[in-house]
Amino acid sequence: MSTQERRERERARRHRLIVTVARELAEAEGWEAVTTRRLAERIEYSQPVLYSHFAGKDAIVAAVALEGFAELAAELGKARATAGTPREALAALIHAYAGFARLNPSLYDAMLTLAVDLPFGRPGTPAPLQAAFAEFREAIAAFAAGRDTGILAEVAWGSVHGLVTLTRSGRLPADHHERRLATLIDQLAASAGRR
Amino acid sequence: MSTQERRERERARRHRLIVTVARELAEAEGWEAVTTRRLAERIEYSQPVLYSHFAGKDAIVAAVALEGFAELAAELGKARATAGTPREALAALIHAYAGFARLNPSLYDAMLTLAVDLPFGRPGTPAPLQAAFAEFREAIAAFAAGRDTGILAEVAWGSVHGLVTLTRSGRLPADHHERRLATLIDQLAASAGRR
DNA sequence: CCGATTGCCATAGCAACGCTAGATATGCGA
DNA sequence: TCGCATATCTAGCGTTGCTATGGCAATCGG
Repeated sequence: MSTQERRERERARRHRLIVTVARELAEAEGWEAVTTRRLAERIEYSQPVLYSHFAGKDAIVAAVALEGFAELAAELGKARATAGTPREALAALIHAYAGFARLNPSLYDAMLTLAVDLPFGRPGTPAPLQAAFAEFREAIAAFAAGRDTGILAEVAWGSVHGLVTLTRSGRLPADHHERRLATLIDQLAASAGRR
Repeated sequence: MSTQERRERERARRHRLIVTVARELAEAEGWEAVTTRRLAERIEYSQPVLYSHFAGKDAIVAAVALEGFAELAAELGKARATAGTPREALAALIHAYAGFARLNPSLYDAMLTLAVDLPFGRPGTPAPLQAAFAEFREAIAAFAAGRDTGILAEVAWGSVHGLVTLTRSGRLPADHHERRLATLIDQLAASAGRR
């Protein structure tokens, strides 16, 4: 059945097209500009086609978010790899994370502000999500000093996420951003000597 | 002109009613359930009345958010006051902050996820916002060790905000929440001994 | 190579959204 | 009591996410 295979290929191709166009549109004009009508127009199909691929708009956002996590994990891994000492690796990871959020604001929104229906709680957690978290775990492990690496990674991730979001929404002064990141890195690395 | 005074009183009363009802509705069913129609129905007026008090829905959310910041500042102040050592005061502040976010999830959303049009950047920053931030500054000052208190307060706020947000959206496992907060407090307090 | 059938897709529409213009009712001052 | 000003409502605009229906085109059996 060659025709059926071709159809599935075309469907898969269109599936990816929807995700790509949604992401481009979001990065260009923000998620509030990503309506099902505009999206349908851009992919040159009618609205109902979107719903034959995704359960709804939220599912499209979630698909974009998943793509974002994969890229984030890659960026974090690259940052860690190009560093020498554990301290430098941690600093590189934090800066890579902040840079990713700054360069892809709407993508970051999809990943961590919108799209609640991604299963973060195990066991159904998608691989890209686990990979991104694993990078935090690897980077922080050197500073564990007997403490739980998972907890430390969670604190590191949450902290840098909070700083990034509050900075991006104007809640924290933008010109202190670098100093805040440096302070955070100090705290994450320094507390190993204590307790 | 007594009639004019009475009218202004009634307007002010209705103004507060709108904010109160919006907040109640949001806490009961989430902000997506707070539509101008439902809000108008609850206050027993028609939709356009809302727009004679506020520029739009966002302005109503911002008003609720402002109320939230005032309450948050009060809670944080109370927490700091009932603590002995600086370390206990910092821990009490962090836990009070996390508790506030947990008990008033929609209010917290209005303050820090929605409502972008609140002027955080000085000089037009509303007093409740400054008061809440001042509590962080006071709590962290004892651990400054020569470092910039403002930066440290910003890092503390951003960090706990990130942990709270990711926990509440299910991005971080809920059962580790307390351990994460304890670790954060350790880091905020411990780094004073370094550098 | 033709006709029946299957599956895909677009048109059109629903209910609800934020917001507003114009008409109506209310209550004041003279 | 009359005329005016102010306050409020009714009705509607354009847009949203989503879907039921109906027609067209590609596919398969002969």
